[in-house]
Amino acid sequence: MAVMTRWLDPDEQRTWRAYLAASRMLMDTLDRELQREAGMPHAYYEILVRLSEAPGRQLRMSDLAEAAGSSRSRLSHAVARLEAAGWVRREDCPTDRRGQVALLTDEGFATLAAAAPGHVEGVRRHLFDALSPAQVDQLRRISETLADHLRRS
Amino acid sequence: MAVMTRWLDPDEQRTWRAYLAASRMLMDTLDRELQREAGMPHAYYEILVRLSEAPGRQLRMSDLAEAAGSSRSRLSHAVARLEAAGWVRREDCPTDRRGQVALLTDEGFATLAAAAPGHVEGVRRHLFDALSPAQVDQLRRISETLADHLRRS
DNA sequence: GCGCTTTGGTTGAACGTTCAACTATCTGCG
DNA sequence: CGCAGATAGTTGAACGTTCAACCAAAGCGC
Repeated sequence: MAVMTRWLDPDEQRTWRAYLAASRMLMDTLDRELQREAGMPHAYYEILVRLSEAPGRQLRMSDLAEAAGSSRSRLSHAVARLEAAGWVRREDCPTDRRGQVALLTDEGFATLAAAAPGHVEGVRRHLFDALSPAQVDQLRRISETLADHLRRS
Repeated sequence: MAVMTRWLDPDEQRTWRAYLAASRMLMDTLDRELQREAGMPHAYYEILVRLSEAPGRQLRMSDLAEAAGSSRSRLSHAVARLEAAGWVRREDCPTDRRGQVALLTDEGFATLAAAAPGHVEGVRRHLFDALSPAQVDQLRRISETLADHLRRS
């Protein structure tokens, strides 16, 4: 028997479309700014951030993929480019001969340090400046709930 | 003189990262589902939706780009593919000889109708089911505020 | 009506992502 | 030990997006 589709009511429809439009515009804007000012897309910036926060500024490829919310394949390609740019280096993992360790070079760190203020300013201007403190709090709870929900599914 | 960067405080940091993770996972999931079940990415689905809602199921390329939140170039490429799939047709605009009108074919409409229930179910499962009614309301207000803010900047 | 700018749209190259296939190593189990 | 999976990571092709360059038609000022 056919299962009835649970269509969106007008309010949900409106919510969904507003969410789509807002998150698309936000990401497009930040991506463009980062590309212009730092010469890399947001996904690459995030890889550098995660590496910079790791002990010894290095992470196993899998852990880095996990941290940056990326697929293994995507990360492989991305690190190949970051390596070509001189921002990341790859080394063999000493404890697992299948493994690779990605590590942030000094040059990569410097590039990140140079890009960070502009990017943070963008996040603030385009996101936080538009919202009240209460809304920021709501957005945090909603996002955490959602991230949890999606991870478990 | 150097302007001080307005860094994110720990709460903002947490909000931003949760938002990033949640929206990335949500979009990745919906995109993958749509690709699997309907053979098209979410951006293409949205183009078909906008066309299906337009009078006569047709829109000028520019208006369609605006409606679908896409660049002109992206839309050109996308419509070329959608046309090759037989879901959209392009015609010359009668009132402006520079212009093109994209129109949804019957086949495109049928494909959309077939894909819609599954996609809507996905949006419900992955987004709305995780949130309380109050949170849905908050998300709508936040998104509308944000979309407004971004459009004006 | 004649140039100038603007608008509508396309194109190709470079880039980033996805997907499936593949290699190599590791782990568990009989 | 020996072998069947599982895990780590890479690769290439196909695809979608971006960016800048481009053409054609429209609007505008004179």
